[in-house]
Amino acid sequence: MAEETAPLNFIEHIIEDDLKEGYAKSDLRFRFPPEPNGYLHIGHASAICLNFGLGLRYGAPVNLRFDDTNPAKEEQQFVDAIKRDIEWLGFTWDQECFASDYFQQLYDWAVELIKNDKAYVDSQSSIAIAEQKGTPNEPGVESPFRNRPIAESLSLFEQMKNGAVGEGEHVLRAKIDMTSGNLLMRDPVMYRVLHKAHHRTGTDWKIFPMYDWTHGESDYLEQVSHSFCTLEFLPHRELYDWFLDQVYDPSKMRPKQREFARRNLSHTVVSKRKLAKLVEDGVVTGWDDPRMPTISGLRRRGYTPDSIRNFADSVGVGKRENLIDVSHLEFNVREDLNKKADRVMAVLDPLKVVITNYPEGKEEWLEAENNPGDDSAGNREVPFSKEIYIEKDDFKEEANRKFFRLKLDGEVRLKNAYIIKAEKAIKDENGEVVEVHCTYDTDSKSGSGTEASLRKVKGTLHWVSVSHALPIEVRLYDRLFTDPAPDAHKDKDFMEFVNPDSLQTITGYAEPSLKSLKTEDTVQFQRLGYFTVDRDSTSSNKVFNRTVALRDSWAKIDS
RNA sequence: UGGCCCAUGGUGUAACUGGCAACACGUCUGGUUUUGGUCCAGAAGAGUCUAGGUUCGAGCCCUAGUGGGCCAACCA
Repeated sequence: MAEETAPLNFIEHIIEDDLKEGYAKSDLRFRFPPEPNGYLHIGHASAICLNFGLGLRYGAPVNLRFDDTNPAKEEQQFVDAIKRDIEWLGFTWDQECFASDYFQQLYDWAVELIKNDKAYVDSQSSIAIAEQKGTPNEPGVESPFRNRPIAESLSLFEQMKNGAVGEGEHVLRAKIDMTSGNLLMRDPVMYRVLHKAHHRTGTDWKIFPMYDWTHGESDYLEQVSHSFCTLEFLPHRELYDWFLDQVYDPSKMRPKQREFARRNLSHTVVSKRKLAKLVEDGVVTGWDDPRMPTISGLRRRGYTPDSIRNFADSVGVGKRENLIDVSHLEFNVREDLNKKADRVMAVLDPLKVVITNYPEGKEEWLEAENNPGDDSAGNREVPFSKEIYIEKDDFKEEANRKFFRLKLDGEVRLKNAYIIKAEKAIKDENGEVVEVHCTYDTDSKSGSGTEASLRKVKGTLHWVSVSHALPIEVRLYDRLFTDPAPDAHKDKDFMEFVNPDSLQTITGYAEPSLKSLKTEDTVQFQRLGYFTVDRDSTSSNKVFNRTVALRDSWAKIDS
């Protein structure tokens, strides 16, 4: 019977309603239509997950269509990067399409429109056209060329196409209604002349169709059933439908545009212009800097495809303004990595501990579980010896009861190893503790069955053997912006909110097993967070990006 | 000062054609734990922007107001 189904979002309701009203499931087709003018970012990821998610849910094909109608901005390298990023997210598209594939069809249709007196060539400057457009409150005025003979428009349009016309001299406009309350309906430009090489059509075309004249017709040509876009395109819907009216064959599927609210992430900017500024000003090292909200940046940071997809799904879609706190994203990253990442030990702020009753020169290789939640992850061995490093803040000469870590005269377990007791703190001339002398309980070895004779210790510390330690470079990242909505301030520039401490590079020590990790491998450094091997690593110098810190509830105890 | 869209706990979304406001994150508490993470159990937190109206009954419908967003690129 009726199984328990997850509640539908409003986009799914639209589709369900259409299904009830006669759409066949086999009629469904969606599309993701990026313009290849930059790198995909977390905002695109939402749209990708939405469209491809619908495809998965309804068993419908999803096209990847490049909206490449502006040769001034678009490049092949972006086409390649976009494809790589979508694939990395784990989605498979049906057809790979380009708006530029439809240039001829679009042109033929445009000629039809001129013949039907639905379009005309305007020979005014863009400034004049803009002035005649009117305002939301005042109607526009008609162009003096609006009623020029059809034959004249036809011939001019052909000259535009043939390259006989310079940029800006003429445009093709749809003949709709200069008094419409919707500014977009006031004789919108359909074609402009651009003498620039297009990354796919080269110099074949000198005229390029505008977005509105391209998008709906592309949807129609591909027989896309539902064309989902963000809310700012809502006023375009009327035009989308008008253009479709001009070419629509009732025996075919008629696509519909529907709009959803774009999802904004706190402490993040996403506009291409602003991201470019961060790169240009050297705030970040590039488009794939681990602090960037680009897909490539997130990947390098160590975010997994699953975490991004789960995030997008769990956040849902709506129609209202929103600002999603990054903690939602970080939750999804931790949730995924918690299952997948092996637990290993590293010390980032070392304090030397000498175990005075441990034999000089002795070493033991102790068994360690890779992932306590996943038996299949197996075990490994970590070396133990007389001198080890622990975190500096894991030792205090004296501390209150809430401090579960090492203090003088107190006991603590070394993860995977023995229980030790702090006997003496060695200080330098400034009174700074530089070394701690401890004794260990020989009967407390992990997994030996003789643990502690049932003696419980509250704390467990991670550690690294000094003589076996692998030096590592670690990059700790914080939010790039100090303000939740850096670009929402009318009086301030978003650059004023750049967090000067968004990157901290430190060196530390890790257990030797990490030597074999490869780029993009992620591990959990016990208590410190999830860390991913950066592609900057060399064989002698491992570099880790902190993907995300652990949820930590004891930080306040320290202060 | 025109038109259109939107308004539900701190955040993001639910609530099928009106029927005791749900889920996730976050927060807090307790338990387990060889890390205070994970896991488990539980709690607090909105009466749905405001004012009217329709109705036995309104977050859902109507009206007005308030607040926010979008719209005047030969960008997408």
